[in-house]
Amino acid sequence: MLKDIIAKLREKGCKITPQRRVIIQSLLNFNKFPTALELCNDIRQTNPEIGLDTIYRNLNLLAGLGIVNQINLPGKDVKVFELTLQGHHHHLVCLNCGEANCLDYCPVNEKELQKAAGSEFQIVGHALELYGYCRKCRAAAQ
Amino acid sequence: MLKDIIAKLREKGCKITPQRRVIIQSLLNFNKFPTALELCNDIRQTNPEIGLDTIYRNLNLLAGLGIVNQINLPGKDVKVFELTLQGHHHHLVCLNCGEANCLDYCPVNEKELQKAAGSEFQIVGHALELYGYCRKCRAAAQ
DNA sequence: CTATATGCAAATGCTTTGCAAATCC
DNA sequence: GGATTTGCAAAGCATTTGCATATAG
Repeated sequence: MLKDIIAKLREKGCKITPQRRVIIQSLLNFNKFPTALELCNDIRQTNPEIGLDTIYRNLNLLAGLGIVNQINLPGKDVKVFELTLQGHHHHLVCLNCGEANCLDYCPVNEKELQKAAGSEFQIVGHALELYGYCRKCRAAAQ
Repeated sequence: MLKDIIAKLREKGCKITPQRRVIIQSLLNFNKFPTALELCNDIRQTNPEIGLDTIYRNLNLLAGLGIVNQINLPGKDVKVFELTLQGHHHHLVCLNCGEANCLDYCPVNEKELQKAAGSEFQIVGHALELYGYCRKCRAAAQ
């Protein structure tokens, strides 16, 4: 995984710095979609001198190459980042804690939608977010 | 329309100020989803002394009452606001200019999705955004 | 050796907040 | 008249940028 991403970066003429390695490794390790700051805090446990701006610069670089996705959660004004290793999928977003999980199921038929949208607008993709409550938050609210 | 919203505000114990009236009226007039700043500029043509902070405060108030929706467009980091007069619908978002239009069609079956999501997560709603290119932007790119 | 990347600090841009004066009811 | 709302100015916060130094290849 790390190798593949490094290879892609090299292919694009980017230099492979230790910071890049740890950023990608940390993204791979996270079991949720982190914000830039969460990523930074995680990385600083082993690399205390990394700059938050370096994280941002590299997340933007990776986003430009299509290696990470930026998702904005409703209400929150921070972006969270996910690696785009998996194929097309959607997100279950908890309205209480804001955490997002993947749902590997897509009920959307773009051909059918294109018909509904008419010829004025050309559909090239879509995002479906499911809102609700995760087990933890339901238990807390009980 | 204006009347209905004013009535709802009154019902909640909110005072009806001239600023509130013009904010709602301006939202009603817009033929796209404005940002807080666009709304402010529009209103200042007739009410030059209104403060941008008043706009924000009232948009947040209206959002809390469910009278407006906040939508974040992908890539952009500003929020746009829409009145929730219409029923459930989705958005056609142009990846070039960022404008959003409504699509009064919903292919999403929440029962079916709930089955796919399993019992851990309780779905209460969803948002579907269709990405693509509007006529204008397709013509410009040609 | 040279272009690219990093860290620092400062800047940016959107949004929120504290406060005194104004105003709705 | 009393609570709410406004406008102003300042603060907040996530993110970006300029620049000198360090570093990958």
